[in-house]
Amino acid sequence: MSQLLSLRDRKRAETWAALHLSASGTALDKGLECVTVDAVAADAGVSPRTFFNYFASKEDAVLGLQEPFVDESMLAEFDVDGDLLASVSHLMHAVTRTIHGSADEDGNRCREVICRYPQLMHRRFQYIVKVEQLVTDAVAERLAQSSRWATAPAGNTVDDVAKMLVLVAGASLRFAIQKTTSHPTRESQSEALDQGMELMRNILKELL
Amino acid sequence: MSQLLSLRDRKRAETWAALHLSASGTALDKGLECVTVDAVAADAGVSPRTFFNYFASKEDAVLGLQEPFVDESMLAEFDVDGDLLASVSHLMHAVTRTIHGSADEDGNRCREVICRYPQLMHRRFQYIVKVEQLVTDAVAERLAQSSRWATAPAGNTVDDVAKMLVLVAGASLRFAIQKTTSHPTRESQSEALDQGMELMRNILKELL
DNA sequence: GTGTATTTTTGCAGTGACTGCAATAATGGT
DNA sequence: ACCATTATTGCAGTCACTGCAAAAATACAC
Repeated sequence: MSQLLSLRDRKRAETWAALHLSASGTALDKGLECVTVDAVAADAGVSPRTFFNYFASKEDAVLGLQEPFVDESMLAEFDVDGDLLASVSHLMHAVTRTIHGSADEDGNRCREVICRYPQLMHRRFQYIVKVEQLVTDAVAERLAQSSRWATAPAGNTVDDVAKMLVLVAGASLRFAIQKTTSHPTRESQSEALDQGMELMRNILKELL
Repeated sequence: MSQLLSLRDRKRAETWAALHLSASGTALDKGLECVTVDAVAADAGVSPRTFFNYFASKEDAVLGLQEPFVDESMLAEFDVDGDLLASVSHLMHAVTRTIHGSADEDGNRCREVICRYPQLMHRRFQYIVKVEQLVTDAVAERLAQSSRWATAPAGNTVDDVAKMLVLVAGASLRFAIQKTTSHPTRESQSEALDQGMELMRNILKELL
């Protein structure tokens, strides 16, 4: 039983990785303008048409983006009555990591590419928005069951609260992303996330 | 002296408006898939090639996006020692309004289009990021001159503080945008902004 | 006005992303 | 070995977008 995955799934994963590696590698070695669908497909040993069975766009291949999802295990450490901001922020971070094939080395490679070609950051933020939506739903569900948050302040719904919570917590995630991608060989993203969280707290304590 | 603008500039503004109107109008009337560069250009009475003298992309024409800028008059009401979050949030809102030709009617039209075609939201958020950068620079400059903020907490720079401030304040802007575009015929955006600000405060007071 | 410099428009020809479709091949299950 | 399902491929086509150089429009000085 050496096969946790079927032949099909294994091949699929291989092809995916080959395309992503070729795309990101070519971007770093020869420049983003040399990354064409035809070239990448040829490099990965598949037909150009097949490329689009794996990625919706050229950029997605370079960044190795996958559909984000929220997992049971991520929700496990989510505590409505504890440090909510931190909980939400870490949940977002966890979900964010699902959109990469993201071995750590691959994550660094992607950050380098984004640093060299900031246009790509847009696509990344696009995905953050998707993550926000996913997390917002999950958070709203938890809040609704909480005694403290089941009723929202003023004329707002629980969904509003969840949305806002995610947006605020998202600030520290964006902060971390911007920091780590502007200095690609810097500390890890989760460290930057905590640093951002700390900074946010300091500022907000001063302001409220 | 009926000409505040030269002939050239007037014609330019007219062509810009014609292209934008045609693009957004066609999107609403016949669907976004019918909005092609050729059709829009023909409708506005210019050559297809000229289209790209005015807009970098089809989406930009539909949304009527222009390069954002931060104006002296916007900075006038910015008070470093007052309600910083509100100040920053309003500054961002002001800058955001510069990216539309944005007569109010036009703003509503755009919101409708985005509501029908959520893919376009991405482009809008892309611009919000640009706005964030502009505002961050402006805010950082002001902070540096302030006695209270000139020295940042912990191992952070003034730029970090400005960045985080903009990201947090930006949360209420994003909140407002998402609210007003999901219910296009709702209250004005600045009302939604204030509501978001209020909600954020309530939540944060509870959390800190 | 006339002439000249500058800006804008335009046509052309090309590249490359992306799509739908229908045929073919590969895989999974029986 | 057979069939159902799914993946790959080629083809033909649409359309966004670009660089370049010619032509037209506008501004400006005289």
